[in-house]
Amino acid sequence: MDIELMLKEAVINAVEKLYEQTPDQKSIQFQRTRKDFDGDFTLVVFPLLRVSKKPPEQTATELGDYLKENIAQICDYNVIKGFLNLSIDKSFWISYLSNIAKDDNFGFVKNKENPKTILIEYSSPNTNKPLHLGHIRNNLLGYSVAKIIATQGDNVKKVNLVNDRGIHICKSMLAWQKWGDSITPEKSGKKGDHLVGDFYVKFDQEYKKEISKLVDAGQTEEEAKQKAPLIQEAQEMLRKWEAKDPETISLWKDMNKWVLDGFDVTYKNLGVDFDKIYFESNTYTLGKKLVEEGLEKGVLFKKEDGSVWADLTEEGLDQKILLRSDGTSVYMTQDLGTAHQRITDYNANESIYVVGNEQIYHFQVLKIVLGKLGFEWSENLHHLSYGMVELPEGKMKSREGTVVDADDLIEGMTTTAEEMSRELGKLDGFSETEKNEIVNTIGLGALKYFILKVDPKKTMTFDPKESIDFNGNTGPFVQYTYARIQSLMRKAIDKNVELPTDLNIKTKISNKELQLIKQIHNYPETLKEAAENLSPAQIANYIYDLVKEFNQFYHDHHIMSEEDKNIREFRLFLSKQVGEIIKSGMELLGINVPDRM
RNA sequence: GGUCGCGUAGCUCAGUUGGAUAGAGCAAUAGCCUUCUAAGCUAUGGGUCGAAGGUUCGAAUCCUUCCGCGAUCACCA
Repeated sequence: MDIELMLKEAVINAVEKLYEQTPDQKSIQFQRTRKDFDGDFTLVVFPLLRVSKKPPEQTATELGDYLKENIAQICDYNVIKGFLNLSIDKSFWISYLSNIAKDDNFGFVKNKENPKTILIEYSSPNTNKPLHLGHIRNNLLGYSVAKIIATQGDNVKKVNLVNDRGIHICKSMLAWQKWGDSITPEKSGKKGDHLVGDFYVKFDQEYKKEISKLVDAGQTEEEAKQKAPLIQEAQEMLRKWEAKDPETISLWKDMNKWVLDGFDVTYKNLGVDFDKIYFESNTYTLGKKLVEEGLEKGVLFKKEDGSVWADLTEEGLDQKILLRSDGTSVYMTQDLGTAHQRITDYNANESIYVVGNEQIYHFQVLKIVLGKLGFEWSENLHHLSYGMVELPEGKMKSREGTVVDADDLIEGMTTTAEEMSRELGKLDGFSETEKNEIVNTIGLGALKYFILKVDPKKTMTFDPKESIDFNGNTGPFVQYTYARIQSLMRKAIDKNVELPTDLNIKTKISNKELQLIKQIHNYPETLKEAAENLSPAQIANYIYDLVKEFNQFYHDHHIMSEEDKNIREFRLFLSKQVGEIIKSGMELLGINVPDRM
């Protein structure tokens, strides 16, 4: 049984025996003992004073005496103010370590009864320009959270909803028609998403020129924006697209393919993938039917001009349009439809949307409207809203060209990793293939860790200088520790040292070693909490603490050169387990670990 | 203006359901490689946890007000 559960029950028994009352669950508050005090677990006795009717110190001492007497694993205790610090026998910790080595996926929930099916949507790019730093945060979060949730024994499906239609897509298409001179990714040697992005920018430049011309000619800015010939042409193109005009559709297909092929490369380099990709061009008409049904049920209403609305004033929100007066869908309408469709496709219990925090309102409304339409699962829609990524000089602005391109960034990180590795002489003796692999692992690891270690909901600053610092709380630091451990393991094999299947529980271990085991013990709970909170950051912080502890241990202890066989085996065994957890945890962040670096 | 989020060391971030003396990294300074990878380890300095009230045995954490920053409130997506 789990040690903390056992302690909790023991305290309940103790209170019943000593004070002849049954305490409520809430008043049994255990926490891990802080490092500056002796002990492993701490019972906060304040909540129990009502039952004991005695001062904190006395209550703690009485409980401590009882527990030490009656619980075999408790070998000692001390009392500081109202805190009862309990020490668990070292033999317990050693056998704990021994046992987890037999566990294939330590910390993961296995064979869960009635596992849920959980959908997670992330990435969701527009096909008019390449991915940038903001998308990277989204993709890394989505991919990692999917893995983290899966550790709790549920089925997870990753979906991507590609926004491949609309006026913004037509802008790139129009610009290509006008100024593209039949260029293709092949002819230009450019990645398709970047090529199309260039035309999107070109459109915007030309459009602005037209606007200022019109403004100079005496029109208001509003008028000019609507009347500029380019925007009118783009709108005309959208109408043609919706009317399935063959020429427009053909161009749209070509250009979308260029972009999607480009995205595939970025996704691959980033190491993310999906179980299913939805396209808005297929789903944008969905939801209309749901809205019409809602109208019949009377949960939605129609205005005089024929537009359909949801009244959310009861929920403290405004009214929200769901169908335009001409009967066409808006963004919300199609999201109602896609939500319904994917839940049906997968027979899913929950749906998570990884979308930036600028859409909090949208998802609030989506949830409420689905509820009004009578879908019980609307309760199980979660918006994982993450904060924007800013640069040290402020927000990224495409107008000022400060947008950090995803492909450039990935390449830059790899290049930096290579330079640093070469300077440190770390790449000597590796083949070209090995070098590339190592450098890629490190560069990407630095980037991913840098982004994922921050609490998703917070706005974060991406400082390029800091992101390529490989010391301290960074991906390469964690990777380095892993590589060190693997080096130890190789050395053990070289010297024909075999690890025992069971550790000798009488081995003398140091405080640092004990701390390491306790940190290992926290892994399952960390996974659970990270899954509940949809937060890779909690895993990153956990691994960092583990790795820091390990490096201190590594510095202060001999491992292979330890003469006592029991101790040597214990230390190797401990190192191996730490390595396994580093690997497991980093994998949940989508980060690879190298055997050498 | 309404709603929501954020505010912790010079900078970037941690801080469990409210618990002990608020922690890391970077930057600065001083040490540690004839010994398992120095991308490491150790030490020093650095704080009115935005401000003021309140609840509590106990508040960075919960409540109220205020200040600052941001997002959002389209027949755009």
